[in-house]
Amino acid sequence: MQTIEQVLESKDIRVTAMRLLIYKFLAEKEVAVTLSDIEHAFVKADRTTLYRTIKTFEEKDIVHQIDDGTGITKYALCENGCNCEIETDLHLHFHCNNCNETICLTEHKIPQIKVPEGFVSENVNLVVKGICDKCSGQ
Amino acid sequence: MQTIEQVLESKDIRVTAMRLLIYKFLAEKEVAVTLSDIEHAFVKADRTTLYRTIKTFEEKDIVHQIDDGTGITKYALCENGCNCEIETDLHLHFHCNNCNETICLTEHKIPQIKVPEGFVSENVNLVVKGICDKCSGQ
DNA sequence: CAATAATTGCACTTCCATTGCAAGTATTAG
DNA sequence: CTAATACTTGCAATGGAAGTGCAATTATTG
Repeated sequence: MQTIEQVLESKDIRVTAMRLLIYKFLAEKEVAVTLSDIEHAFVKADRTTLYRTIKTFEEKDIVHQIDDGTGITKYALCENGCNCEIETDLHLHFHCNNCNETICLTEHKIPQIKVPEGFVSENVNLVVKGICDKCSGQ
Repeated sequence: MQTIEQVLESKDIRVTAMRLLIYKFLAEKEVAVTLSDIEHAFVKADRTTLYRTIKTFEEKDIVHQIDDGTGITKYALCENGCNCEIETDLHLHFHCNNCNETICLTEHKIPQIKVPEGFVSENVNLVVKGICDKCSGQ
């Protein structure tokens, strides 16, 4: 098990207090978060810093962006099984219409999608919407 | 073949000049359009009117909204084969990374997606990104 | 320790989506 | 036909999210 410091360093990201905190925040959340989620969690920090931290994480492939159709970009840590830098490794996301949370279903790979003649598929975004286990259960 | 007037009336939408024009515009376009596309096509009309017209069309199920991941909502007429009011009728959308256009692949139905135990799937949004036939071909 | 590079915070800006209100236009009842 | 009512349109303004420039601070390297 690597420390967060090691993870960051291995990706050429300088270790700062801010980045450690944000990484930890993302790691603790099991759902994808918006920028304003992070903002609310770190009221002392500046919006821009949070924004740029996430962007850095994204560039260095330790976070991936999720477009769940709510219109607001969400982010989640790339971990165990998520190799989102590889175009062909695509997992799907589930958005709960009840609690409004979005989670990565990392084990669920997206089936091969056929596109018409002349079209070249480079990337697939698949979001399933419905009721999540927590909300449907009881 | 119904006239546009008949289409609108059958959906309980009052026929106005504005609505006929916007419907015609959407019908002529074979790609999904953004609000500002419409805005540029109808510079004389007010943004709000265009916005509300599209929203009315959407409510009455003659237009469906597409979230292609560009961050800007696009709209397309529901026609021949698109029954988007029925949750189970889901076609996919193709977004071209080159020309930035998004089209409905109405004939291409989304395969059944399995979700984990406890999750209830109500809706699926699938956007394939890549190069469209016009851009890839010649 | 000095020079350099990266990070953070502040102040803006832009863009899209959305709403309130007033004016105009169409529809319906009397 | 006219008055009352409902719907539509345009204007103005708001809010939220994303993104950028610049200065100040902090870290890194020689």
